[in-house]
Amino acid sequence: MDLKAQLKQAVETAAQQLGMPVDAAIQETPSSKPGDYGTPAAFQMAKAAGRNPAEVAAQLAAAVVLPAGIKKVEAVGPFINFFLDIGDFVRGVVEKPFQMPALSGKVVIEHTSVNPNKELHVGHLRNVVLGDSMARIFRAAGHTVEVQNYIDDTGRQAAESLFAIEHYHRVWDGETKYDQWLGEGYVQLNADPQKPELEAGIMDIMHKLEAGVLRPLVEQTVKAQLATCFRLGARYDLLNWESDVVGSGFLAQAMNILEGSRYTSRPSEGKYAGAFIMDVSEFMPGLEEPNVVLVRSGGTAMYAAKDIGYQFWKFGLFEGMKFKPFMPDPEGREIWTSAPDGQPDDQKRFGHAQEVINVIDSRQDHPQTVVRSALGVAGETGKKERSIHLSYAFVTLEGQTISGRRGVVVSADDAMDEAEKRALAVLSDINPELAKREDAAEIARRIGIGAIRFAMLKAEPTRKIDFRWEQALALNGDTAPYVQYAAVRATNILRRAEEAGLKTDGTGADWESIPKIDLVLAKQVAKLPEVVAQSVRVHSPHVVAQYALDLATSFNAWYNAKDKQGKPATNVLQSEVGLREARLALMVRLRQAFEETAALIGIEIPAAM
RNA sequence: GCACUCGUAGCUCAGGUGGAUAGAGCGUUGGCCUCCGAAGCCAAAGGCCACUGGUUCAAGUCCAGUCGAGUGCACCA
Repeated sequence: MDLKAQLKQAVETAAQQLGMPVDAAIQETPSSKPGDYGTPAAFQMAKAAGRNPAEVAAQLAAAVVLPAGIKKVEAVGPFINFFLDIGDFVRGVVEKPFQMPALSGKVVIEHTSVNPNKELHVGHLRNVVLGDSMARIFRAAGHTVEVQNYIDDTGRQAAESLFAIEHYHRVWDGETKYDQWLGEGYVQLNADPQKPELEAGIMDIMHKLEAGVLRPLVEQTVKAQLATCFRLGARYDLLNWESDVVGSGFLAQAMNILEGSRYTSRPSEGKYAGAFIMDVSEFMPGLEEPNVVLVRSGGTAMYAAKDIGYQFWKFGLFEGMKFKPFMPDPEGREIWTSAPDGQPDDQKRFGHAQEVINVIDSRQDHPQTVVRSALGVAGETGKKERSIHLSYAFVTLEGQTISGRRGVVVSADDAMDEAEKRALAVLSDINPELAKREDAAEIARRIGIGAIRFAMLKAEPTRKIDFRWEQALALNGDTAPYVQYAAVRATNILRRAEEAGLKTDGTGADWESIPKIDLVLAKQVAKLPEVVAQSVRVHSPHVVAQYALDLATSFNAWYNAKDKQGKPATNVLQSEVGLREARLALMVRLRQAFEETAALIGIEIPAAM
């Protein structure tokens, strides 16, 4: 049990003994107040007992039994505050491994899911980075995670790009990135005044796509798009193709399940006569029109019905899709794909999620709520609650709406190129020696990609992002390089210590000599597991990004601290023997915290900066 | 019209289950490299937390309403 939980219990036990039971909240004290942790529990107790809060607080402070690691307790007005034993606490932080929240269960996270007709643009970056970071965080929290990427291979966009190849007799030079080359045809077609007359040809391609005969071309596009995602650091377990979802009969199976619900019907008269409809008013209150059409009166299915079937499958409500290996990812792990010629999933390896997270633009809020409601209609209320839409606001580019059709975009690859270029330029400017090293390009890559990822997830997903070069690729302030720089500084201290032959594993440490200023840093390090737990709870990585900044800020402030004479107060290597060893051990722990925190949001720490 | 999301410093944003004097970054101004790297640190200035009312010992946080911004509301995909 962690310290806060122990404090909570200690306070509640004491309150119970005083005859004023309470649910005590333990919080960190503001930095200007005495103590490390405190509770306002006396407010509630005093209220219930009709007494003065300060008196109750004094009485409570006298009654509470201090857990190990707490040195003293003090009533401060109506609050009671606890004081940590500094040496004990720092030693505990250094010696105990992180206790990540012990969650379990399989989580399916779907992200990326871009149309296979064009290269990714900067707007797509947000989706990929959000989804990939969630996958990393959920894994760290103990969940089994399966990352799925939906390939809409029967859509109109894919058809138009492929149509453009034959219509304009386009030939790929084998060098241009394939998805980018394909997208050029798409833009050309949509700028073509003759386009309305080409409808028959486009429809022909759509039929061929549905029949699966153009799949090799789409696969080539998907591979080119995945190269961009890999470069960003994203990884996948499974690609699900729309043609396979349709071909596996999910639609019929889902409609079978819904058929039995009291919320669905086939009206014989009125405006929905002959259609199969679902009343979602109980799940989506306040709608003007409570009914959603699933199957048209002509017998054809609506798009929403297909989405519902797919979501049902993710939760394991039925089987039917076949799978085979697709390609290895950069680490050599196999990515699987749905395929008509694949093997049935006898081991129930894919899907069967306890929780499903779909990373989708907030413009899909309404349809996603319908999909979620369908689980309620099917009587699966538990699964409905664990059907999460990670909804994020769209990205604009320098204030302009991004339009793939018109082609006025910056591609994701261009953004990454530019980010790495800027990082290298800064490197050459402020650290010319480093820029000459062999790994300079790798350092610039980590900084550039880190900067982009961080810019995409430091704010809440509901915030609109305007992608501006100056902001997204900034290398100081609230950025990944700020965090990376702090981590590199910690590494440098450790490198120097090793050169001097000093022990960094805590041997020879005098924990009692640690001053209060180091405690602040150690407390920050100790927060990581709580941060992970909160990120999982709110389904957003921005919590982790903000924590990474806090950690770096705490360390930088500590690193630069001066004593009253204006001399450095925390120089590790020049600290007294004993304190020096304790601080070196703390640096090892801090460095590890930086690595782990950054890894949660897909950011790598460079070897040097 | 209805639904959803949002409104915190000049700009961009943080502010777990309501608690102590609302915090960062950018920008502005002024300091800090004979001592582990200045992509850093310290300080100053800048706030009726959109507005009104309510609940509470306690509201940026919860509730209702108003105003403002964005998005979505087809037997389309």
